[in-house]
Amino acid sequence: MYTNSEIKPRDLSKIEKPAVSVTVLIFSINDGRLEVVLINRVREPFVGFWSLPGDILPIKNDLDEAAKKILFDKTGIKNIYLEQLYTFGDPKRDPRGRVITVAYFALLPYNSVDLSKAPDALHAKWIPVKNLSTNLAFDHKKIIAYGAERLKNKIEYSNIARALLPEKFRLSELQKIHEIILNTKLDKRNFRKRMLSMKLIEPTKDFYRLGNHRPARLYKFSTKKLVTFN
Amino acid sequence: MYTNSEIKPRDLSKIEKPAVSVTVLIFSINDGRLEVVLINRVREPFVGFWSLPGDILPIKNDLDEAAKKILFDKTGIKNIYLEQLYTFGDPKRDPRGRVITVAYFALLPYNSVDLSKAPDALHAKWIPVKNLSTNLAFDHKKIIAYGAERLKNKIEYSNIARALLPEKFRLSELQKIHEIILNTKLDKRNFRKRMLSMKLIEPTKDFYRLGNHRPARLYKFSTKKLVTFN
DNA sequence: CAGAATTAGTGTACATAATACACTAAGCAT
DNA sequence: ATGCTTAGTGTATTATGTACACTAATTCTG
Repeated sequence: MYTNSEIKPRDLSKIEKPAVSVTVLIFSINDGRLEVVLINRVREPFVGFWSLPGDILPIKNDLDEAAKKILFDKTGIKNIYLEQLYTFGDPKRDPRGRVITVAYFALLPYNSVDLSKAPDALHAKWIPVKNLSTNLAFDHKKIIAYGAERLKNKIEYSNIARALLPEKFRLSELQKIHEIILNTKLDKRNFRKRMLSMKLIEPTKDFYRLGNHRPARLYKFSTKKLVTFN
Repeated sequence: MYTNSEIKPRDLSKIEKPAVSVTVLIFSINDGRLEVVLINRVREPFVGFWSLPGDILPIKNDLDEAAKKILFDKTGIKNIYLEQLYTFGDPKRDPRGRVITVAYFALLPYNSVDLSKAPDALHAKWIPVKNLSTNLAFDHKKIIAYGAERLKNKIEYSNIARALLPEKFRLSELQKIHEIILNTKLDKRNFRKRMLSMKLIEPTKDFYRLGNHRPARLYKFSTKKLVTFN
């Protein structure tokens, strides 16, 4: 019923393959704004344009591993929250030819990294998402917009904010992060009530004592794992 | 500051490329169960195993286009709801070599397709998700589990169910779909109240008159576009 | 044609969650 | 001691979610 040729495996060496890259969107909160790490390109195409850190997928690496590796190689950042975002495959997204990219999305506390010590320090920089030029390399503008949207959707119904904060933090810091990401002002009492009723955070015995005002109690997330509701 | 070689574009023809495929998860509701279209493999690897429809990404197609094309070529299905699900890239997922797959997720009303007329009719079949053998080809078991989870998360806060129903439907049908996907029993009055208050559906003037019982009013979704809350 | 069988359709009381809103507390600087 | 700054708290109202049981309209059967 089937010819012999049909049951043999398809020869993968004979098909035309696209290049595959991994792109990492690194978000943090600084100076009251959502910022993203961009790299000023020194290579064609898009020399001089800002772009997201990314690289060709190493042939033996899993996608998640590759994302971690790129993150580390370009920024020196290690051990942070990473999740797969989306795969972008417009045939025209790269002028060199067919390159599909698997985008990842990372979060970290702003002070936990020093980009000036990054391997690609001369070219890597934090840029506020709201100030982005429309002329980013490739389709990176679209990727950033997609990631910012994901963050917005996730912050209210998960403990994802833990990845943007130090171990211990003030409720006012947590609130500020929500306000920036959601781009809205929240009521202090209602915010606190909600956060505590969700049981994702708990008070510690420590206080934050800087500034000429009453010290603030420090809280921590109850778990380091990602928890999502709905 | 930079050598000439650094500013030239990287030569994409010299890198080692993984193969890229597109896999489509086609869900529907039948006989009170969530079912998925599987294809019995006639080629190595995994001859005789059930697998999701999929194929190598045609080098000139966008990912979405490729998913549509695969769907049509293997099942004859056209014009249905499709969304990108996730990209699976475990280096060992395909015994032939490195193949990463971009998985898509499709929904359609069970009666809108006749698999016996599909191009791959001899090998394509609807299989209830709960009855799946653990021995599916590749990592397809994992892909199906991931897709079922996505469906579960989406059904309560979007109008995605419209893709599983005909144009006009009974509220009892809609409720049944929710119950199957969420794997729970819902209260009829509360369900109706909620559905109507969300303003995603509206009554039509038509009734469903089959069976020895009171006719049921038919409803329709207010919009054909995907709407998601939070 | 009366009664049984079947699915459709409806309302109310209660509990929980979301919102609006303003003052007191604790520390530091002068 | 006073003023400045951020931390911290409660209550009333509204909206949303949940629990729960009977009547309505049709077909089938005897």
